[in-house]
Amino acid sequence: MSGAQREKHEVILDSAFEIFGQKGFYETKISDITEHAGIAKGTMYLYFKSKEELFIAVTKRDWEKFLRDLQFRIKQADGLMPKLQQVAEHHLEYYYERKSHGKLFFHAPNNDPELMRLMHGFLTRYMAAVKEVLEEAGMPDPDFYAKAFIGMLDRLKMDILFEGEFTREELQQRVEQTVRLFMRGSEAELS
Amino acid sequence: MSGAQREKHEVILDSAFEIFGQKGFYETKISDITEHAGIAKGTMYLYFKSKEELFIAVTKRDWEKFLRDLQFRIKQADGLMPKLQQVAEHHLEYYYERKSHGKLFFHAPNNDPELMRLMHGFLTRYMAAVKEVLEEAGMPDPDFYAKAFIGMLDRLKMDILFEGEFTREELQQRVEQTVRLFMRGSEAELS
Amino acid sequence: MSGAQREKHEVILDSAFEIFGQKGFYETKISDITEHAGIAKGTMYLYFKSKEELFIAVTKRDWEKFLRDLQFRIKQADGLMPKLQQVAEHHLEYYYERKSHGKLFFHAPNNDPELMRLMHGFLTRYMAAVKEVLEEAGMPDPDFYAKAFIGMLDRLKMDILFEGEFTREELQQRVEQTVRLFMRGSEAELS
Amino acid sequence: MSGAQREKHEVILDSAFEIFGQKGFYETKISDITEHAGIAKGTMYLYFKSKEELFIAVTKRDWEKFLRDLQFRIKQADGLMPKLQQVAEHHLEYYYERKSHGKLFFHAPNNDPELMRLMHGFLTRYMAAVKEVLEEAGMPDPDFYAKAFIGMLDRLKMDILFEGEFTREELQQRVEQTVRLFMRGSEAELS
DNA sequence: AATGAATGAGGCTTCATTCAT
DNA sequence: GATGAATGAAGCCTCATTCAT
Repeated sequence: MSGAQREKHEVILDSAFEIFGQKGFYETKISDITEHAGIAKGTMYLYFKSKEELFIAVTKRDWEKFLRDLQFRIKQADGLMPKLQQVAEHHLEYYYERKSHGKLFFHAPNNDPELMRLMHGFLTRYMAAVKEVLEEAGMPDPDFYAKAFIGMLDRLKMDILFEGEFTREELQQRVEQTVRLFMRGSEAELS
Repeated sequence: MSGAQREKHEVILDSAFEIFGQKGFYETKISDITEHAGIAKGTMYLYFKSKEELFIAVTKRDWEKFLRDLQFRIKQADGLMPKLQQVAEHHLEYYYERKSHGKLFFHAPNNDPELMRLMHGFLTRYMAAVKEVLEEAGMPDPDFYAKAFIGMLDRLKMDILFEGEFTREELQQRVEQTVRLFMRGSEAELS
Repeated sequence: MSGAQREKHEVILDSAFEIFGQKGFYETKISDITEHAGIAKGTMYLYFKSKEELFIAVTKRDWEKFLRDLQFRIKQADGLMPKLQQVAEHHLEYYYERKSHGKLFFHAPNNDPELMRLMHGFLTRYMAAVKEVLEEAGMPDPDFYAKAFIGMLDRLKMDILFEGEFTREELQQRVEQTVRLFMRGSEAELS
Repeated sequence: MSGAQREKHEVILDSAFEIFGQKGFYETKISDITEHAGIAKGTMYLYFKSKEELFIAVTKRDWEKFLRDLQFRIKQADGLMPKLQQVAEHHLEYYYERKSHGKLFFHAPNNDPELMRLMHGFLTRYMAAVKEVLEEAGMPDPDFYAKAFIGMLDRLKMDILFEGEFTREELQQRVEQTVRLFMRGSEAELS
């Protein structure tokens, strides 16, 4: 693939990311994407076999970056708590930056086995990365704890995606609260 | 609405719940639903204005029941931990019973403002119910804690929906783990 | 299928016969057919699964009638020569009546195995019917002679299909010439 | 046109003959042909104005050769029967060599007046050549007899094109049978 | 001359919705 | 109320052709 082609490949992916993110898979027309990219409808089919495949490519690229950045952040930090803080920050910032792409996460094509496999693979790799952090710290049942931690973060993403007025400061506060809750619990009196 | 009518109304909702749950909104045809219900396609339009409205009605009925049952369970239990246990159990059992309806939760129609409002309202009511439990126990920042708790549960639902071999015993174990984590944290050495 | 439906089924077949016959499979649009039939485009798909299937149905109906009429004519006639005359007349009249449907015979969809099987079956049945006539008369190698006879007729159909000014009288003359040639040869001096 | 150009012109025609022959006009893509020829898609348009024109050129080249070879064979032979034998042999061998190119003869582009004129011209020239042979032998109504003779041959080609196991020996046998039938008739008892 | 990326018109098919019975 | 045949808008995708390099 030549330089120019690679570029167009990226242009299409960028455009698809944008439009799929705003409208979701089913409500997006190929022509929406190509018009936004400033190319002809047929051109998309030179780079991707179908609408489904384009969606998969968009998802893949986004997730790969997510995992790559996550690994980098985890490596940078030292100690359990700083590492968890990095995970939390990364998770929430990821959605923060994609505030206007909420549909990407909720409206994927159904019944597409390749996409299903892909998604499952990414979730597994994400969990494995967190689990490793917990294992290193000698935590028991790291599988369960990794899921719970990610779960908390994932619920909080909803506020970010759907509340317009979320600030970076609030985001930082959530990160700290989440890590603290995860480490020490809600500190409620047992009753 | 006469008795017979009410019944047909329910029959359609049952059928729609079934099919939407299996295929998601976009991949479901009206004819799938009406055939499964044993009625003619046109009949559906006597009871619901459109496919979207039917989906909304299905969602509404399911959520209302979810919240009603939740309230009942919370009222039955006494004390913070038993109440949280009820919440956790209810959340996970709900998905456990809907194992084969995963698509219902992931493939709603896009860009339908009414559905968006509805979903937001249900999530808010769910959170409010949990928040109330935490407030009663004098927990600070109950808003955040409620979200985190629900988040943990919601992540765990994924295992239930997508892992075929999940048993009720494992479910119970998750409930207890989650509540303990929430109350006391992961008890990791601070590092 | 109700009476009205059967009728529409026939209306579509008639229209398809007309248009396919004039333009051939590939140059015919579904909308050509449905407009000519005075129905909506989608209606065709209530009666036939695809353009290919419609073409096959048209072909089938036409050939079945051809073979049915052939059998009837053969049965009516008595003796080898009268029977052969009936065959020749039937063959040429068939094309005479379809003067304006030449494309039907030349532009079927490629690579459609079902159509291929169908066509082969019809040709075989046609040949078998002629062969039977020859066998009854005690002719040796009836297989070869049946093919040769049909071949002569089939070549003559070209004149009918593509020469505008062909009359019924000429047709009758061809019938007689063909049968005579077939029976007695060209009577050329052997050289 | 330089030597190299002439060569590429031929390469394209060869490739087109191959692919059109296998798939027919409509199911053949320009890219099928150019890929098979090892050239770029655009290159074809340097030598031929359109897909239709390429098809016409392929047909023309093939028919011209057919008629040239026919004339040569007829000239070589002496006497009516030997000449007819040459015609029959040529006709059947032509298709025998094109066993795998059946689609060429059945799926030409519709509605192309130039092709129609061309085909008609070739058929006329073919018939004229045979007619001349018959006229020389003093046969009456040579027009009709020429058509009938070609018709018999043309029907027999079907066996060659569609029966996989046809041998050269069988071909020779058919040639002789056909000529004998044509000369002396089926020798059936008149009934 | 040769290339092959880009174009965009056009066709098949689907399916939510309507409405005459 | 119930039916289901009919509608037709809409979208995915193909592929002959062009043209800048």
